[in-house]
Amino acid sequence: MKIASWNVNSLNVRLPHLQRWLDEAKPDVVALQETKQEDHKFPEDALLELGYRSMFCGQKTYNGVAIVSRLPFAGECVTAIPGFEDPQKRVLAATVGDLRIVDLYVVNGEAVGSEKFDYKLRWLAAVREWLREEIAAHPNLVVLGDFNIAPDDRDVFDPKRWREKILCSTPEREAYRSLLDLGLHDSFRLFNDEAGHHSWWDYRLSGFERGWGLRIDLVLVSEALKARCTGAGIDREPRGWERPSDHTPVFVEIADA
DNA sequence: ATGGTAGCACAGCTA
Repeated sequence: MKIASWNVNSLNVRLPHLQRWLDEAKPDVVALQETKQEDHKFPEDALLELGYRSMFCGQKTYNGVAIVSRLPFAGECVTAIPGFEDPQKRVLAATVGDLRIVDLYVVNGEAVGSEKFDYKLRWLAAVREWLREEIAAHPNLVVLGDFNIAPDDRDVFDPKRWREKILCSTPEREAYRSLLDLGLHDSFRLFNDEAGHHSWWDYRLSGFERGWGLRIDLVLVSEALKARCTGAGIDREPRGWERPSDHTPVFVEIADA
């Protein structure tokens, strides 16, 4: 099973890219973030034509998540963090085969110390408590998405410039750590410990052309799935296509049980 | 130290 995550930054604009990538990369499951469209506008039929069914939880203009899968969905789907009041559509959990998939679009946080930063930390704390339940109920858990956190300095093109800045600050990294402490592993780091692998490049200052990127799109796997992980990676290609998202797809390969 | 681009929507917010 190839399981991927991609922040498409508007599915209205990026549907052709998604279609092309599904055709070329042939993932089994893709978790999308920043679809920025209401559910009645989701391109369900266009994706069905490629053999993918969809679950989605969107809103106009901002946020929005979806899970697209070649295999049928089973079991219960979750579209909000239980017990956490939040009008923003940022989470979606579904079951595909023997895998529980949790798609997260983590709050960006704007700047360290801002109101949005406080929301980011509260949101992450609520997610952690929710994931604690999910992992207990579903040992084969994949938690993936746009984390808006670079786990450590290897994931940042210029750590000095980003030191204690948003996406890299100690409180954010500690919140991320506390998710791993539930028994989750960064699949990319099971196979690669080098610096310089990125998944997001700012549109501003031509970040992609200059190699100014961060690795903030992650695929976490539970202890049970760690043993079944056969590979993980980042597909930089779509970031070079015309009118790209600022993020590129990341993925993991999981062997059948 | 600041700014820069992209999307949505048509001013200003979010990233």
